[in-house]
Amino acid sequence: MSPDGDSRRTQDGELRLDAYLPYRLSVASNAVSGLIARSYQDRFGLSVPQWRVICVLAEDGGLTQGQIVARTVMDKVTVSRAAQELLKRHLVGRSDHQADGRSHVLALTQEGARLHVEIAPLALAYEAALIAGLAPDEVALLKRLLTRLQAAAGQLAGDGGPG
Amino acid sequence: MSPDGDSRRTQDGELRLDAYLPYRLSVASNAVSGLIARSYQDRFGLSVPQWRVICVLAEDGGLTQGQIVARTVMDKVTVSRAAQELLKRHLVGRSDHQADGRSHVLALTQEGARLHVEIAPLALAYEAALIAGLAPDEVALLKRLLTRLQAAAGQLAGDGGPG
DNA sequence: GATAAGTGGTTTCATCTGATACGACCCGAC
DNA sequence: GTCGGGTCGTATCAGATGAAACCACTTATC
Repeated sequence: MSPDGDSRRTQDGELRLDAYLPYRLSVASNAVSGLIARSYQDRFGLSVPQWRVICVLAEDGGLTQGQIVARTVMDKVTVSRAAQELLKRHLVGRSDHQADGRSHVLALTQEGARLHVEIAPLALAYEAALIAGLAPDEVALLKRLLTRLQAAAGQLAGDGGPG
Repeated sequence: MSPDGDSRRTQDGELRLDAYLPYRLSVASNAVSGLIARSYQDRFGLSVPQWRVICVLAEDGGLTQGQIVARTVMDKVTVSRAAQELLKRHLVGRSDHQADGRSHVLALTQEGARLHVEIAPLALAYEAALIAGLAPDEVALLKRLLTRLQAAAGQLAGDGGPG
């Protein structure tokens, strides 16, 4: 693989897979996600959705599944399954929602909170290792651009495409 | 969703999902990939792996499946299935490899080439729509950073993690 | 040439994913 | 109160994914 996929400039109107942004994004994301997913699976038996649920519960306190869905951009089925497994392992607890009988409030148990405290540094270490060698402003720009791309994709999905 | 997930600065050593790069990367990639996958599926009945195979065959000419695997960072099972479907639809042809009886050479048929010519502009239009509003040097930097992240992930995967 | 080890591709299987359908419940209109 | 439409969460199902086993063939070694 070329260390710099941009080096071969493409004419306007030509398509080279190596220079095609959605492809590059997908490949990079798969590499990163795969790395982290494997790590969490091996060390803690957690899937990425499970880890994300723990994460937002640690940040925000008690949340309903619907709130977790909104917060994490995951499918509600995915959240439901993650929550079930975490419940089974007693990493989160669930209490009835006082105002809505359909819903429940999920929150970390003491054990879940302990696990979060244990994992968070590892997560940050991965991030730090990934961005080692990048300037801080480059990282900031990267995050901003990712947000823009995500927003643009959402926009296009609503509109029905670029054409 | 906040339009700028960076705006709330985090202390060193704290973990906020919104500011966590692997998460942002995954969410952005899913949004973009999902958009494009749906488009190709709806308009041409092509999956992303199938489209990638067509793409590299159009770029490089005849390739074996192994070469396609190396070129596209896809699993060989994925490539195998994509190739089978494209063969069935007569978008690619396969000829025996002269020097190796186990292998075959895949190449676009005339119909496959025609389809590629038809789709490529759409692909480029999607890319253009996604990066509309970004400065060209921002896009270039983004691609370079993605490459760096991918390389770093590969490195860490080999080493066995950051710690 | 026979045997062992390696490689190109396919098949199988266990898992994950998300669309859809569903049951339970809330709320507003009548 | 009850009827209809909406929302929360779960269950079900079809399609995608990748690890591992597998077959066919090649290459190296004897």
